[in-house]
Amino acid sequence: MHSFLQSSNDLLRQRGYRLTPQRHMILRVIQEADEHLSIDQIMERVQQLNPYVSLSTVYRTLELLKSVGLVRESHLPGEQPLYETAEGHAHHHLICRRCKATFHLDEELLGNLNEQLQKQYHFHGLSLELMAAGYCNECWHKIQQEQTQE
Amino acid sequence: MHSFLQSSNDLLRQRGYRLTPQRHMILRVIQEADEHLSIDQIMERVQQLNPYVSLSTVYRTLELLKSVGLVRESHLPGEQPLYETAEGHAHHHLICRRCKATFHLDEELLGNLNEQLQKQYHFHGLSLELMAAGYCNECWHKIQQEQTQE
DNA sequence: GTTCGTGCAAATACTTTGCAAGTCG
DNA sequence: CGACTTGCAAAGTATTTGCACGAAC
Repeated sequence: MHSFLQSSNDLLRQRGYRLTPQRHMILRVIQEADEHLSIDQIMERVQQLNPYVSLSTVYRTLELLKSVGLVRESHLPGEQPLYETAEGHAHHHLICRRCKATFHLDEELLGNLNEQLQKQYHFHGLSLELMAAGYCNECWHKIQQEQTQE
Repeated sequence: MHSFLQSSNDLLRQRGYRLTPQRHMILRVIQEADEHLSIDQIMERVQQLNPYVSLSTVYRTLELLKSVGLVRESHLPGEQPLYETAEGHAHHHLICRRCKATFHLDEELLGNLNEQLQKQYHFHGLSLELMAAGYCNECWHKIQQEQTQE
């Protein structure tokens, strides 16, 4: 886990960015989370490490980390944008609309769709994002109950 | 085209909502567009029909139309949310990050993925949204040129 | 007449920006 | 030292809400 931070830091350096404590912290928070984090969650956790980090810095840093490809952003309509580390496999998301439980779906799920689309539409640098939203079994049953009660 | 509005209106009624001129106009604007529209674009077009419609009404109506399933919302990270009519086939989007050119991808592209996921994860009422973002051929070449100039 | 919907203005939330001070290499 | 970053406060945007008036049923 530590080596990830290390190589992330190296990557930033290569691109001519500095390794500030703030950037280090924000990156660490994102990489140590096993979930996606909203800006607020990131802010909260960073402030536990150092209460003086400002929200603007979080915004600016996320922008930076996105631009160098260390962090990915995803956005379910009607929700806050979510951030997660871009290390390891790209993957997709399955979310329960009610309890927000999230599952990661392997990228392979889409097979060679990426290449296929690039060819067919002559697109370049294509990235695919699949968002699957519905109700998990538990929430589904709760909803059924709620409705019969009315 | 007119029959769509008709049946949409009926649907609203069934759900106990009223058929106000504003709702009618907003729905019409969305259904007549062959593209996705941002809130601003919708507002602009609605105001051409009647300059006194307020922005809050557009927000409120979109929320309503989403909730009854007449309109779909999609959201590419870092962009404005986009709205389009939900009539006809569900489909996915391929967008050029630079010029915003948009292509519609048939829902069938994903095969039986929906059913597959519902079974595997015990999810219900699942909807899939695939967003493919990259650079179209033209923009890609422009970007290459810009970079060699530096 | 009662309920629902709208416009307006104000409130809220979210994000970006200018700038002076501080930090890194 | 010079270039890059940060924090703070202010400005911008985007979205939601309270409420009185008007429209629909």
